[in-house]
Amino acid sequence: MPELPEVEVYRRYVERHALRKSVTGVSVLDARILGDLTPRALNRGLAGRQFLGTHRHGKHLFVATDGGPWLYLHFGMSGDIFYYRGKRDRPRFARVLVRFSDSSELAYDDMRLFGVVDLVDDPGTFIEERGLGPDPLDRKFTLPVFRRILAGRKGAIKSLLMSQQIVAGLGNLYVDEILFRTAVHPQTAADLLTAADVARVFRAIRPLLLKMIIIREAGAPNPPRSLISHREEGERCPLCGGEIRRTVVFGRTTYFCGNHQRLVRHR
DNA sequence: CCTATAGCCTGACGGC
DNA sequence: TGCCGTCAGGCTATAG
Repeated sequence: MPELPEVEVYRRYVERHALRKSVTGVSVLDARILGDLTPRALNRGLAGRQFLGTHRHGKHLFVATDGGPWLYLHFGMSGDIFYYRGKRDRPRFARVLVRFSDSSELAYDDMRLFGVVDLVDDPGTFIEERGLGPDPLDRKFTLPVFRRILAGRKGAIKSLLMSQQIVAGLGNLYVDEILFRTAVHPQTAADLLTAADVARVFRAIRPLLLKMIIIREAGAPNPPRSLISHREEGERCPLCGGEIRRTVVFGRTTYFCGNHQRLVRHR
C-alpha cells in the first residue's frame, strides 16, 4: 500500500506522537519482519534512548535516536504504524512494539510481512548503498535532473517511474495516476517521449504527491476526477469519457484510459 | 540495459 | 457455510 504520501503521513505521525519519550524496551512479536537483525539487537539499539527526529526518503522512513542507531522502517504492501496507550488499541497484525516509559506504545503493524524493521547507522549511507534516486519532494529533484535520469533509457516509462533507483517513492498507484494525468501510455518507451511529455510528467509528480499527502492525512476520499477513483476495467474515464483498460506492465496491474493515453510506437 | 518470472506472506472477496 | 481461485498501492533474485 504505502507509497511516498502514505509514508510521509507516517513520518508526521511519528513526529507528533513518539519524539522525546524514553524507550523502555522493544517487543518483537514476529521476527520475520527484522531480516538479519535479532530481536535482542533491536532492543539493545533502542532501549534507554529517545527518538529525536525523522527523515524520509521515498518510501523509506528513518527515526533518529539520541546517540544510537536510526530506526529504519519500510512498509511493504501492508505496513502501518500506530501509537496508543491501552493495549486494547494494539493493532491486529502488530509485529514490533516500541514501549515508552509513560506506558504508551508505538506499534509497527504489517499483515503481509513484506515490510522491514531494522537499525541503520546513517540514512545517507543507506540511500547511497541502495542507489536510490532523488526524492521527488526534495529541492534537488528538478526538471534537468529528471531529464538526465531518463536520458538514454529505452524502457517502458511506467517501469522507470516504478524503479526506486530512478525516482524514490512512486509506486503502482501513483505512477498510473501520473501517466493518466499527462496522457502518456504506460508502455511508452522512454526514448519516444517528447521533451514536452517529459516536462509534463515531471510537473505532474510533485503536485499529485502533495495533494495526496493532504488527502491521506485528512482521511479524505480520493479525488473524484482521478484514475485512483476509477481503477476498474470498463469504468468511464472521468477526464474524457473513454474506457478504462487494464493490463500488466512491469509485472504489475496497470490501469489507463484507452482513449486519451495512446501508445506511441515510433516518432 | 531491459523484461519476465517466481517468491516472500496473509487476508479479503467473489463465485460456486 | 465452505472451498477455491484471484487479487492486493513492494521489492528482490534470477534467468534470458
